[in-house]
Parts: sequence; C-alpha cells; structure tokens
Amino acid sequence: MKEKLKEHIENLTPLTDDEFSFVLSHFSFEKHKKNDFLIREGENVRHCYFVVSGLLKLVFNDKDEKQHIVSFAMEDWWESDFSAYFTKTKAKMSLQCIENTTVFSISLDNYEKLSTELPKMERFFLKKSNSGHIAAQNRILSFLTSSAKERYEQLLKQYPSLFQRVPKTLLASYLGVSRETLSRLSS
Amino acid sequence: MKEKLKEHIENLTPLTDDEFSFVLSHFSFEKHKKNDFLIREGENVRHCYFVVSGLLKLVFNDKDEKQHIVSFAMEDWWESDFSAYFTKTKAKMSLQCIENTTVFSISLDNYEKLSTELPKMERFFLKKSNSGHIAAQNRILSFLTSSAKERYEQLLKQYPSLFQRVPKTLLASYLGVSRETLSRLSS
DNA sequence: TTATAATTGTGATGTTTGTCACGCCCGAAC
DNA sequence: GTTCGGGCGTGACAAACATCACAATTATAA
Repeated sequence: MKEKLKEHIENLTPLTDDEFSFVLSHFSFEKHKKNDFLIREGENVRHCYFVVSGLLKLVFNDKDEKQHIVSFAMEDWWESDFSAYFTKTKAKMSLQCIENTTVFSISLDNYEKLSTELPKMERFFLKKSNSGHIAAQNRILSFLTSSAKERYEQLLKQYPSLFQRVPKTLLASYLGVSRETLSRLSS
Repeated sequence: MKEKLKEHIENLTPLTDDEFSFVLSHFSFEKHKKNDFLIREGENVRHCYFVVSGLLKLVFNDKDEKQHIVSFAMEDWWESDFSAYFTKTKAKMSLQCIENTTVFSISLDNYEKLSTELPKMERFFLKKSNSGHIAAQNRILSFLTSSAKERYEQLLKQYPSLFQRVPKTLLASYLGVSRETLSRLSS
C-alpha cells in the first residue's frame, strides 16, 4: 500500500526514504466496504483521498434525487469534493464506494503543512491539480463535440474495465444519457 | 495594469513591493486587437495569460471545422491551452480575442522559476489551479444536470454582460447547442 | 432453496434539438 | 446612395433522446 503511494509520487518527483516517511506521516490508511460513503452530501469534507485499490463514484444528486456521476475514482486517482474541501464548506457531492476500496486520506491541515514543509510536495500537488483541470476540460470538450454514442465509445476505449465492474445505469449517468439510451447504443 | 495583477495576487496572498516587482519581472505586458490569436491550434504554446482587460475565447475546432468554445476568458482570468503549455506539446485549441485585449503573459520557464524562487507564488498558482479544476467540474455538472434552457439561464445570470458583448452564435457554441436552438430559448 | 431485489433489454410515444431554408435588419465598404 | 455580409429570428422536417411500461435474467439474502 505504502509502495503504491510512493511510486505514484515518484512518477513526478523523486523522494528519499526519509522524505517519504515524512510524507506518509501526514496520511491515514483506510479500508472501506462497497457502498460506504467517504463523503456525504451536506456534511463537512475533512479529507482528500488517494485511491490505492477499488473504485468510487463522485456523485451529485439533483432536486429530483437523480444521481449524476461527475467522476469515477480508480486506482491511483486523487478524489474529493475539492470545492468543499478547500473552502471548508459543506459537500455538494458524495463520494461512495462502488467496490471495496482502500485509500490514503489527508486532512486539509496536513495537506497545507506538507506543502509548506516539503516544497517538492507542493510542486507535486500543483501538477496533480493541473492534470485534474485538464482532464475536466477534456470531459467538457467531449460534451461539446461528441454525441452520446461517441462519448460511449470513448469511454469504452479509455476504461474498458469499467464495463465489467459497473452497472450500466452508472455508466449512463456518467455519460449524461438515460439507461435506456445507453442500452440501445451498445447494440 | 500592474496594479490589476498585484491586487489579483493579493486576493490570495500578500506581497511586499519588492516581491511584486520580482513577480512582475517574470511577466510581459501585451496588447492585442480584436480577432488576434494568442494561441493557434497546432503551434507551440509558449505562454499562459492573465487577462487585464478585454475578452477572449478558448476554442476547439472539430474535424468539421465547427468551433466549440471551452471557455470565455474575461478580466482577471488566467487562460491558456494548459495541456499543451505544461507538456510542451502543440496546441489543440486556439485562444483568440473577441475584443481588444490586454494581458500579462508568462513563459513556462518563468512560471517554474517563479514558483521555486518564491514559494508564495507556487501556493498562489496551486490555488488558482484548484479553482480552475473546480470551475471545470461545475461546467461538467451543468451538462449532466441541466437542459439547454437551464444552462442558458445560468449563463445569463452569471455573466449578464456577455449577452451584450458577444454574438449569440458564440454563446450557442459555449452552451453546446445550435444557434437556432439558442435563439428559440431566449423567447 | 426460495423470495426478493437489482440489472438489463426493448417497444411505444412524445419532447428536445439539429439541420436546412428563407427573410429581415443593420452596419461597413465602396 | 448601393451593395454586401454578418447577425438574428423562425418555419418545416428529421434525428436523437427521454420517459414510461413491461418482461426476462441474474444476483443476493434470508
């Protein structure tokens, strides 16, 4: 588990063993079961999560209780309701396990401490944030340029494993179409 | 002009005058006319821009030469093709002036120098990047949860000035609907 | 095992939206 | 002035998609 986090960080910036122990001391390791909530809509968001194994969904529920999936969080992803996390406001979204999941979590205090105490890590978080921004922009682009069918095919190509791991209803609410439409797209 | 940048940064972190001069020395000030390109699709992206005045569009052109507006960049916004900027690859999008525009620009080298030399600024860029990520996520959410009409009304509420400054065709291609549909929504 | 719930496909129908077509208005260029 | 083109509205039609309904199959739990 530790190794997973270490390797992940070292993809962007090398760390000595001492530095990594120091980094690690700012995180907690957590195991969660399928359907557990890491973040509940309306509550405070104490942590940001690094996914070691498993699968989560970041979900927004509209007034009609219809769920919309903003993001699937897979192995090696960072996820949270970042808006609520950074501004210390209540969560607008929920983060829930689709499978049994293990994560490293970090509080905002520790996030900021770590950033100031170890500049490498601030640089690391900056790069991660930039990637997150770019990924989100690509998703916007896919809504602007592509039909439901094309978005479906892009997803299939990029994350083929999702189609075995996740009920189609969830894929539909990620793609922004109804379950029935998705079903007809696949045939 | 300088003051605009200074105030903008000081919204998030205080700066001494010396620090600000140091910051400023990493930027260039540029004036551009309506229709000028700051970034052209297919070319290298040398700079990231802070908009002092005016209005720009960040545009993606699909295979059918249809333009899709990823973002309008207004006063106080940071904009670039961040993916191309950070990874030193060719631009997938263009950044073009809708009005006469003034900006501060910073090269990637200077961005990185500034970040390492002045940790405050790295913290600043991190916060900006987070906001960008969150803003993009909200836009994704609006595609998932809202009809064209609702997205139109949200935009009208958030940026009423756009409706005087920008031809409806551009608003349509930001909202992801045809010009004709947008026209019918407003009535 | 048996009962219960979740998942998925598919038909019927109506709404939303895109596309093509046309006409009007208005400002810029000549 | 006249011409030309961009911006904008709107009608007609077709395509894409949502919604409702129902059935069949597959987990899941008691």
